[in-house]
Amino acid sequence: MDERKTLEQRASMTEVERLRHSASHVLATAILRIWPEAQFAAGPPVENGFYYDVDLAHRISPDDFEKIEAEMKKEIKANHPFERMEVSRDEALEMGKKGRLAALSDRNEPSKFKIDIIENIPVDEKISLYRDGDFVDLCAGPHVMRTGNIGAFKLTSVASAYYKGDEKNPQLQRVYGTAFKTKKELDDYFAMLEEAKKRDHRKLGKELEIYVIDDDVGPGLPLWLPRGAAMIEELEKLAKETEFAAGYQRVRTPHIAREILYKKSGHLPYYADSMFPPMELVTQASSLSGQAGFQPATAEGTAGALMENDQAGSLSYDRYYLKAMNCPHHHKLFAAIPRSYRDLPLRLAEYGTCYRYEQSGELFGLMRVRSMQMNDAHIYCTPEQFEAEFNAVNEMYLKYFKLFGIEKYLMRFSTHDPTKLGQKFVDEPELWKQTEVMTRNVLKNSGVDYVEVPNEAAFYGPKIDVQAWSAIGREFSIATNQVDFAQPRRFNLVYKDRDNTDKTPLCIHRAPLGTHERFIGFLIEHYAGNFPLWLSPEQVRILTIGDEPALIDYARKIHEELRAHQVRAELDLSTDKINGKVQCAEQMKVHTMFVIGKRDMEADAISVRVHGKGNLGAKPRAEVIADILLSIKERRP
RNA sequence: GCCGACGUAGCUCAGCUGGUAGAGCAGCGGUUUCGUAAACCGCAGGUCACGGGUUCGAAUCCCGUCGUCGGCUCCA
Repeated sequence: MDERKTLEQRASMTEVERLRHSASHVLATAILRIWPEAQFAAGPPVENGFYYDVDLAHRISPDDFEKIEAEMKKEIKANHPFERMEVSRDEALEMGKKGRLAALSDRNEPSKFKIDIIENIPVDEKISLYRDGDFVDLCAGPHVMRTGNIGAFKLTSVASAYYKGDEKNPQLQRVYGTAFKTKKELDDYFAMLEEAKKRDHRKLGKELEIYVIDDDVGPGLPLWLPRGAAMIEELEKLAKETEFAAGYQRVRTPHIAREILYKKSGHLPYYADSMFPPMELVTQASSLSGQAGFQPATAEGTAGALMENDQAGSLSYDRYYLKAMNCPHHHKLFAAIPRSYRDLPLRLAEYGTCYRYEQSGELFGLMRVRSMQMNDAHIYCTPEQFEAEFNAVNEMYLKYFKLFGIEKYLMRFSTHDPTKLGQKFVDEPELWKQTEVMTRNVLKNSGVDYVEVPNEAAFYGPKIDVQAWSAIGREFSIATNQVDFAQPRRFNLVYKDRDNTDKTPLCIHRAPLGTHERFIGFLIEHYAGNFPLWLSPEQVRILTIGDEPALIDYARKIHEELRAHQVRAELDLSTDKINGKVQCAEQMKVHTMFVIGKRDMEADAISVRVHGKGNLGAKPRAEVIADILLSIKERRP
């Protein structure tokens, strides 16, 4: 039990929330009519509906919904009033013992979850029951006046949930439903869900041939098809241009590293669970040949046994991890060369590939994966430079958001909790204070929307996470910007300052475009697959009408001209009718179609059709191509 | 990871209570020569996720494994 809803929050429940909360009582009533032994836990309204958690030997399946809904309709038709009753704690417990809470009558088994809930209600708070018809439930309300006020409802799914969200508690069945005041609103809601399904990046990702996830390659390990890879190339080009202009230098680092690196960085053992298990390597020094041979040791037992031999001097043993983050590698690059204050700020950028062993149940399309390429960079700077650097990063974010037309976003500024210094957060009270003040100033001065979240900083410093919402309302944490004053010290990173002393730099971790995986997943939903020209996997498709040789030559010439300018153009010379070719290109959401017939050839023109805009008519060839090139160059929306 | 549902051709899906698979699209081969969202004919395509079991017989029933999806934060 974390926080209970306050009475004020309850009082401010909207009408639709009351209605849904009432619907959950009716749901419980219906379940009891069918399975009188059901034990109920919590049944609140939620964002898009309501649920009730129930403990029941029968496994409720969607096949049962019709039966349950029929019982619910009877209760609604009966139009029972919701009556509120205030009772003493003892009275409530007494009823609970008789199984009368969340029940239609007294029962043999006590209402165990309700009794537990009563015992957790603060002593100074009143206890109330609600009755509608035979059903009585422990409930603080509020409700609608009568069951008949519940307009249109539908059960939507059943899932499991731990009691109080704690995996040590028993699992309950959570029956979900939604309810609205009118049938029309309910229908609109389901229509909206249907629309959202069409934009789902997993569906579009497959249809538009952007990526696949293959069982044999592994869960959470997306493979990028040429169309997806083209988009990635564009994003990288954008990042490289932007970062070059902002004074970043590019570096490259391997995908694996020895265990010691992550021990130094402090990521092990805290992050071990979210890293792939290490590769064990055993080096055998052969005294005969004097050469070393490798043999992988897979089982822990083998490694252990070999380590004993190691002490005899003939074997040595090591572990390599797939990298889960790039920072330790970049810190090593900082350390590789003696640094002067004149070198700072030093900005090292890399689209680094990282691997994280996310729990199987957490994997989700491109949003939650196990291999990812991060738009990563680390900025090493002096405390004096920090504010300007952090601000520049922030401005880079805003520039990207503008380019992609991302309007709904929120910056979450996570700070430390001073009482947890030395435990959850590194024990540097002054540095925390300083960097948080500086970060807050940057946010305030830039005028962006942000919320401050105490106690959620990284262990090494305050951070900003950017949440954005795709067009279907799915929330994405797409970017991150973190301050780090701990790792540079752990790695003994120093620069020689003006006064000839060694000082430790601050480090800013930043990834404005997040990872390719999540960012492209976001863009697919954001644009519904209708990407701007510069980002489109297939920018232009040339469709010929007829196949006379002169016409084919003309189409080929245009195709070559586009390709010579690095435009992703394809040529459709198939024998389909023009309607068929247009349909095919439209379905793949090809940005621009050049429809070429005899008329165009004779006028040295191109008939242009743009996805979503239809036929724009014929224009001179040179003009059309110049416009395409300019649109790509300017990254027009 | 846990609970539940699901897994049939490249894709979308059909296949009733067990009698060893079917459509449309895509693909391939022809025919068609066409002006902005699907021309016509034919062919080919499947160890019904994988592994066990029950049965005379399994896509179908049972068990296990893998994978996908929905949940697991919002407490009366």
